Amino acid sequence: MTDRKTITLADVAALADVSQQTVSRVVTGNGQVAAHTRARVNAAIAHLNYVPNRLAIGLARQRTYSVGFATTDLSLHAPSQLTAGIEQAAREAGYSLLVSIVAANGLSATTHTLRGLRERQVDGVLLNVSLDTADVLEVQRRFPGLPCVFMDVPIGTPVPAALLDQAHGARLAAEHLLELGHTRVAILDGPRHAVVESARHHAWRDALATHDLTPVAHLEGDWSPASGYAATLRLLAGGVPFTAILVANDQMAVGVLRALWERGLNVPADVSVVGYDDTPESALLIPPLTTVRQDFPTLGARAFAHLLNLLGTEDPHSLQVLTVPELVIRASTAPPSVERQSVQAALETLRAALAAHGG
Amino acid sequence: MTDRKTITLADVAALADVSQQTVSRVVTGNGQVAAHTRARVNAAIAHLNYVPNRLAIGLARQRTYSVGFATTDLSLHAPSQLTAGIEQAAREAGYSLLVSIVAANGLSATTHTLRGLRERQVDGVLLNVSLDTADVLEVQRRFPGLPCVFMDVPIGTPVPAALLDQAHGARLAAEHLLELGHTRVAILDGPRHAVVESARHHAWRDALATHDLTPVAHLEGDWSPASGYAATLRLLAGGVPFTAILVANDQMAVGVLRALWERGLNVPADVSVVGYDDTPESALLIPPLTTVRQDFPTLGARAFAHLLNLLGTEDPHSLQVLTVPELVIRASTAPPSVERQSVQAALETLRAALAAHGG
DNA sequence: GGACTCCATGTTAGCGTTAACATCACTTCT
DNA sequence: AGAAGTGATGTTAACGCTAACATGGAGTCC
Repeated sequence: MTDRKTITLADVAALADVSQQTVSRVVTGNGQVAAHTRARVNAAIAHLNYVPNRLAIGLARQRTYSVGFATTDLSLHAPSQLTAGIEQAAREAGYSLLVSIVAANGLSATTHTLRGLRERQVDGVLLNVSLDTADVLEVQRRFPGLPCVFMDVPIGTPVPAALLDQAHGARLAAEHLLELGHTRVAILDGPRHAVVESARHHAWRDALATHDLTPVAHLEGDWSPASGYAATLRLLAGGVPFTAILVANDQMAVGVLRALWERGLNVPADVSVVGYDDTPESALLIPPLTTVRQDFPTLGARAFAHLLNLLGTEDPHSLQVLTVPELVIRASTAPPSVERQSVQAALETLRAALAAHGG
Repeated sequence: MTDRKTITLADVAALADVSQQTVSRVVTGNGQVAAHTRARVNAAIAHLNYVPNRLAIGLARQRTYSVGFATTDLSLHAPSQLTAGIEQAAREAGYSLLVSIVAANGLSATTHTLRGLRERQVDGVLLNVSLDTADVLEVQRRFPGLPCVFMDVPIGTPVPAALLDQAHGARLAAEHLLELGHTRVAILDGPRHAVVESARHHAWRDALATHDLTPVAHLEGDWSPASGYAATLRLLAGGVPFTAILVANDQMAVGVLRALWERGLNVPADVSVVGYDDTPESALLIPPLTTVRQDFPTLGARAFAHLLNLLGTEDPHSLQVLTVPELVIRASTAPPSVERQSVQAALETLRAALAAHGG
C-alpha cells in the first residue's frame, strides 16, 4: 500500500490480456489497434494508474524530448525572464527543461555544463552564455551532434543563434539623446566580459561618433542597482561635465536615478537617463524611465522554436533569429538645459585653464 | 566523422580488453579494480571520449539523481531567486534540476505538473505552489512514493516543507508601524489565492488587532508595480484617511511610492510605506524602502537539503524547515505627522456627519 | 598443507520501453 | 478460387547500464 512496485507496460498487458507491444501502441498512438482492444487496454491503464517511464522510452528511442538551458546568473532579470519563456514553449511542445547554471562566462565553465547536459541525453541545448566567436566554434567542435542554439554571441557568428539586436537597441538609445541635443554623454556598461555588452558599447560609441562625439566618461557596473549608484557617484566625483547617461540595464538605472536625486540633480532637467530592458518597474520610477524594451519571454520562445527546427531537419542550417528591441520614451530624458550646459562649459574651460597652468 | 555512433561501456571494455563490469567499476568507483587495470580503462575512456548515459544508469539503478522544481510564475522575483538557490544546491550535490511551471495555483494544475515530473522519474520534487491543507494531503495521496517538499503551504501542515515565516515577517512590519504611532493603516495584499498571502494578511490584521485597530482599507494587487500604482490611486480616490501602507511585496511598493509622489504626498512625512522581500532595488528607491528581507536563495538551498534528507532516510518524517525574515528599516517609514493626522480626523468626522445626515 | 579469506574480474539477468519483423485471419480483386 | 493486399496482434532483440552472483588465484592461519 505504501510503496507498491512501479506499474509497467507488462503489468498492463497482463491485465488486459494482450502483448506489451499492443499496450505500447495504445499509449503512443502508433500503429493500429482494434477499438475494443484499445478500450480494454485503456481500462487496464486507468485501473492500475499506469505512468509511462520516460527514461526507458528515451533509452529505447534515442530521444528524450528534453532540452537543456544553460545560463549564467539566473537571479538577474534577463535570464529569469528568458527561462520563463523557454519553459513555456518547451512545455507546450511536450519537452521538459533542464536548467543548469554556468559558473562563469567563457569556454571552460560552458564545457563543463554541456558535458553534464549531454550525459542526461538532452535532445538539444539553449546556451545563454557570453562566448566570443572562437569559443563558440570550439564548443561546436567539442560537442558534435549536440544541437545548440546560442543566445549570447556576436551577431554573424556562423552558428544557429537566437539573439536580440543589441546594437540596434543601443543605437536607438544613443540617437534619442543626440536628437535631443546632448553632446556630453556618459555611458555605464555592464561587466566587460559580456558579449551583448560589447555590442551595446560599440553601438553607443558608433552612434555618438556619427555626430563627432565620444562619451565623456565610461563606467562599468555589474548590473545591480547598487553598482549603478556607485558608478554615478564616481562619475560625479570625477567632475567631468555631462548632461546624459546611457545605462546598460534598468536595474542599474535605479541606482543612477537615486544617486542623481541625492545630489540634487533633476532628471531630466539636469541630466537625462536612458535605461535598457524595460523592466516592469521602469514605468513607475521617479521619473519614469526612458528605456529600450527587450521582450525576453518571446526571445526564449523563439529560441526554443529554433532549436526544435534544428532537431527536425537533417541539415542544421545556421539560421540566426534576431529580435529587434524598441525605444520606449518616458520622462527621464529631455533636451539638455541651456543653463546647465553653459555652467558646465564654463567649468570645463576653467579646468582646462587650470590644467594648462598646472602642467 | 560527423555523427559517429555513441560510445558505450562495451566499446571501452573492448578497447581496454576487460569486461563491461570492470569499466563500470572504474567509472562509478564502486568495487575493487587493480591499479594497472584502472589505468588501462581510463586511457580507453579518454581515448574514446566516453560519456556515461544517465538514462541507462537511471533505469538500471532506479534512481536518476534529478529533482523537479514546480513553481508558478517564474517571472516574479521570488520564484526566480528560489530557482537560482535550488539549482546551485542541486548541482553541488550532483543532481540535475527539471524546472516546470505550474499553470495556476491549486490542485488540478499541480497534479498535471507532478505527473509530468514523475514520468521523468525525478527522485523528488520541490513544490512552490500555493496549496491549502486539504490540497496538500490530496497531492500526497495521489503521488505516494514521490518525495515532495512543499514551499507554499500553511505552517503546521503535517508534511515536509521549507517555508518562510511569513506571519513573523508581517508582524514585524505591522509592529514597526504601530511603534511609530500609526493608527490608520491600509494594507495592499497580493492575489487572494496565495497561501503566503493569507498568512501575511492575518499576521498584519492580528498585529493591528493587538492595538485594537483594524486596517482602514484592504486592497489587492497582482504583485506587479503597475498593480501597486493602481491600488494606491484607488485608495486615494476612496477618501479614507490613512498614514501608512503595508505592501505585500517590494515590486508593488514601487508603484505605491510613485502614486503617492504623483499626488504630492511625501513619504514618509505624509505616508509611511513598508514593503516585503528586500529586492536589490529597494535600498535605492526614492525614498529607500523599509521592508522585510527574505533570503530566497538560501531558502531554496535549505529546501533542497531537506529533500535530500527525505531521499536518504527510509522514514520521511514531516519536519518543517522555517526561515525567519527580518525587518530592514530604511527611509520610507516615520511617525505619522500630527498635522496630517488632525486634518484627516477632521475630514473623517465631516464624512461621518454627512453620512449620518444623508442616511 | 588444506580450509579460509580476500581480491580482481567475469557472467548473467534484469531495468521499461520501442523497432523491426513475423504471424494469421480476413478482404478484395480478377 | 488463388494471389495479393491489409489490419490486428505477437515475438524478439535491442537501448546502455548495474546488481548479484560466480570464478579463480593469491595470501593467511594453525
